[in-house]
Amino acid sequence: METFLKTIGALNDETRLRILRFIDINKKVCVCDVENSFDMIQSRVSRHLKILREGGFLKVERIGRWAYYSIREPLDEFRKSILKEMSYLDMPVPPLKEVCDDKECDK
Amino acid sequence: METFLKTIGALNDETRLRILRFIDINKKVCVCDVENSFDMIQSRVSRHLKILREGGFLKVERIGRWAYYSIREPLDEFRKSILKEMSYLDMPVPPLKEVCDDKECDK
DNA sequence: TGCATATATCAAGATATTTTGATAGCAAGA
DNA sequence: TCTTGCTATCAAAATATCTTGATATATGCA
Repeated sequence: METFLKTIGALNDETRLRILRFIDINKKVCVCDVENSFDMIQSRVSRHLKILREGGFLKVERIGRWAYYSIREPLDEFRKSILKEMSYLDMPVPPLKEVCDDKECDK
Repeated sequence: METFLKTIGALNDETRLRILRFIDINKKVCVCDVENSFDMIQSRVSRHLKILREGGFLKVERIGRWAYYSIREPLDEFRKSILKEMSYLDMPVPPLKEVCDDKECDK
């Protein structure tokens, strides 16, 4: 119940839905990618990513100064079905804008 | 997106999850059944039922003075999968306590 | 070491949601 | 019609969540 509510709660925000879909599309992004692509301040992005991670949707991988977020693998069937349902939605998702510094972009 | 958020929002509350599961189990209940079974005041129950209905999970049928709530039929695959997921949860759902007045209980 | 960049966290204010108590509408029966 | 019981809605207070700006931590480079 606790876990289920965290999962649902993570989805209960338009900004987070857009970020989650953005990551589902772009596979692996760092905080500043989201920051730049959505034109949002860093603390806001960081908070939403944390909630999505705690909701079981994202995993984080720290490389150097960067934190790369991507869809958690393996993902259970329920969360998969949610991502699939989200893919049908008419949702405004911005294109990836990578302008972070000397990041190695060989993702 | 609008609709999706309403669906998710309807689930984003422990009380509503319990009421929804209660109705999933008991099939057809009136507001006072929920009131009595959960020991909650009427306005609170009424509000949660409304949100679950607007979230696409419930339908209401008015017979006499009573309003009977049940799972919406037909239910789409996505909401069905949510109800199924909920059935696995360890959730405190009270037994049905019918004490409303002269209600015809031939449901 | 000292500085710059990327990320996380915190506190405060702005918003949104939930709960309660009061009230209103409506159907059924006396 | 008058009264009673069931349900819906509203306003206010209590809670929770989101946004912002400030600060902290950590990495990498000069």
